[in-house]
Amino acid sequence: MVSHKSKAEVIDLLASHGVNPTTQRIIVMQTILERCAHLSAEELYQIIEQSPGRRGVALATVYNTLSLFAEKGLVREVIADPSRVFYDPNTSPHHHVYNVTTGELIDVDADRIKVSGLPSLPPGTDLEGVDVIVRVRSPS
Amino acid sequence: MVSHKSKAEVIDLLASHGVNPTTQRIIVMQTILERCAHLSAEELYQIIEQSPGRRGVALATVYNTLSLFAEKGLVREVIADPSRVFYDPNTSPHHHVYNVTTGELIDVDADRIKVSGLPSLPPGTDLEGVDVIVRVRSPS
DNA sequence: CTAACTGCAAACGTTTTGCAACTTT
DNA sequence: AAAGTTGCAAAACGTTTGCAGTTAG
Repeated sequence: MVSHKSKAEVIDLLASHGVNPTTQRIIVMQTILERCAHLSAEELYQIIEQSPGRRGVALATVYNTLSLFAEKGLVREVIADPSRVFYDPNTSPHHHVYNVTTGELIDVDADRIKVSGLPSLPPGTDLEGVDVIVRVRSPS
Repeated sequence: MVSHKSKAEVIDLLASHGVNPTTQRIIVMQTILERCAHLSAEELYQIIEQSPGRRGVALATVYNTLSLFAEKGLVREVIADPSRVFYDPNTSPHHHVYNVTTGELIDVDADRIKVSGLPSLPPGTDLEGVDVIVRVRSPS
């Protein structure tokens, strides 16, 4: 499912989620879809900066744009490492394997992992999601 | 299971995990055990600073000490919020409910939640743990 | 023309680090 | 004395913010 979407498709995708498709937002979305990986804002910024024809997106704009995408459901924030937030273009329900030694993050389909016996939610709260992170270590 | 351990018990606990029981480490461990809650290093520092008879632990020492405790298995790091790490004195297997609105973190016994169908680990890696975080939101 | 968006730099909060001083044996 | 530990201040890190300037409908 490596999406190699055209610019027009990216514009539609943004628009369909209520996001005004500006030049910079299109660049950010195209880049994260192409890589189809778990990238931090900083990493994504570096990639964009080195892509010919895509320069001219400020680091702050990358942060703001990814944050907006997450809010609008276009990407998912993955909180696995205290030092950085990963952004995941895969928005279907799934979980992660995180290698604490290498920083590598791998998707696991949600229908592979079953979570049962969830507690009743605290009164007055709505469920936002269930994150499962399998932490592994590469022995040194 | 609210542990109100004596100083001698805390010293034994540290020593049994290979941690040299210095004055500051004893204070940090006593404080986190007493509160028996999920505290960030900063919060723990504030509490220690305001406890009579326990002043004199620098913020950097609190960070370093908690990090050491986590490494030695005396506390658990909980990564639920990108902006801060929580430290949990409950080291038995369990999971968490995290209220993204209030920042409140609640323990859930591991035997209540069942996780099945875990993927086989990537070659050359050892399992470190499985974290389940149920994210809830308080509607505004 | 106007509203929305971006770039930049500066601010922010958390965490780490360098190093001299201080314990403890 | 030697080894380990601490406090402090400063640095580092990822991230957010304020605002002037730009872009797009």
